[in-house]
Amino acid sequence: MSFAPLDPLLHNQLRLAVVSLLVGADSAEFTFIVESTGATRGNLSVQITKLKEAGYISVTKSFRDNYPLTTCKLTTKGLRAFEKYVEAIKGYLGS
Amino acid sequence: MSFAPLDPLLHNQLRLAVVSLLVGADSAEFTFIVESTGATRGNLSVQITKLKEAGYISVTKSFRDNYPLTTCKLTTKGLRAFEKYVEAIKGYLGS
DNA sequence: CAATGTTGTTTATACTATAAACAAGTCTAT
DNA sequence: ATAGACTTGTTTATAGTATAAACAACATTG
Repeated sequence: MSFAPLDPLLHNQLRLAVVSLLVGADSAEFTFIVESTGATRGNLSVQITKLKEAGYISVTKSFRDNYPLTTCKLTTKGLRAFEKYVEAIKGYLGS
Repeated sequence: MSFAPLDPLLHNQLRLAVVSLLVGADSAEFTFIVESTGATRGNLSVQITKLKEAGYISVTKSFRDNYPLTTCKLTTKGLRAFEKYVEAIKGYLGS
């Protein structure tokens, strides 16, 4: 029963979902994340930017079939932060 | 990999800590919660009120040794919400 | 009775989350 | 070739949230 602080960047439904996806997926496209999470593109764009600025993910912009393609990848820092968050929140969830 | 919605009332560090405490403690005093969580009294007061208004906890005000004594207790509704939250967030935390 | 302490609430403010509005380009059909 | 609809993503306006400082009401202590 410790109540360790919860990384505010990860303690957000959409950002946590994004990172969670990336933990198991190695990389994911913007539209795939929109579909997987049900988020709006606007909201996702904002949260992607925050995760990127924190160094939790890297973002690659390219084109595919002439359309913009944004690809996200978890960084080592992001993975570590996620693992720490998981351990921390477990302390809140009881047995 | 479902990303079920996370009850916004519980998806907050302090409120989650309060409910988590109460799950294992049957009832807890205001000052005990302040000490256990490290929260300020002001913040705790606000969050207690929110949990109470949601029907997640009940709050009893009395006196002990002439001083105000605020005691919190988890309701059935609060317990159910917590259990649901735990299941939901597990979907974000991976294996 | 003045000063300090206890318990909790109100409220001011900064921060955050979210979706609507926008931008920049592409495709389709006429 | 141009209008209109579509795709992909960003900016921004606004409502909502979190937090601690200020406050209130009373008790104790000296």
